[in-house]
Amino acid sequence: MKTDAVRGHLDGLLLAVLEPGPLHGYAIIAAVQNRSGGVLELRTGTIYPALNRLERVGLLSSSWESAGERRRRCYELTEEGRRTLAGERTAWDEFTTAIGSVLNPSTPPGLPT
Amino acid sequence: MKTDAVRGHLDGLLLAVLEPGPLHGYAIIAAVQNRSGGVLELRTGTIYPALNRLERVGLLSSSWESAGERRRRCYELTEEGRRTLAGERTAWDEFTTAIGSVLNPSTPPGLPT
DNA sequence: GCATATGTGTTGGCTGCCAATACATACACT
DNA sequence: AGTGTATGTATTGGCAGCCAACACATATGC
Repeated sequence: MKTDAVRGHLDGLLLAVLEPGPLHGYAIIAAVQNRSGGVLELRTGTIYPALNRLERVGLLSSSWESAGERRRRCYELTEEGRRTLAGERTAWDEFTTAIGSVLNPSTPPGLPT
Repeated sequence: MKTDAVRGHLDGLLLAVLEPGPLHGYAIIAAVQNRSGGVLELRTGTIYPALNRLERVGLLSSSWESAGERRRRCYELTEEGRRTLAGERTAWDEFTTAIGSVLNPSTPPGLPT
């Protein structure tokens, strides 16, 4: 996977992995990697600024937690975040349909062969 | 469709619309727009530099044509370009699979409910 | 002691698409 | 003759946004 691959789709990825429940930054990286089959490897320089931005605009909320002696910042979806996630999924479908139909023009249904 | 949407996938789009036969720049814009259902509207500032680059690296070849008194620069795929197009399609599939599986995690087949 | 894993965070830079701009020819209409 | 619109090629500057590199801290194993 070429670098810069997630450009323009990062917000959707972050919101999506937080849908099942709150996660902290490090776990978010792991979750994206797992759910993508190991293909998507986000860096901290990618997600931390993004998480801050998403919280600032009200799509996420965060809280500090202590696991043993370790501090973690846990992010979770707000209601607004859930709505935005739905919109991101729609946008993704439109995007893939548009690019896909240029890249692989479908044979019009009903044509022979 | 948000601006900057095709970032990272432009080369594939250009190669794909040239697959059926040679086209000139203006027609390429129209072809992408048509095949995407009107969604993708590329600008000249987007495609001309890209076409030049693709020719420079040997994926396209170009020739001036005269339609009536008008001059047009027609681009066509090279053999290398066709091979690259196949690669772009594979990369596109991997990309959409990766992002898609994060955005919409599939219930693993065979699991009860 | 040193490496490795876990954990949060910042900064600079680069890639690459786009908006704006410029210019030319052809044709229709007034 | 002038104006508008469609067709056609091309360049330049800007900037959004992701990433590499870096910095720092705690815990555990060898």
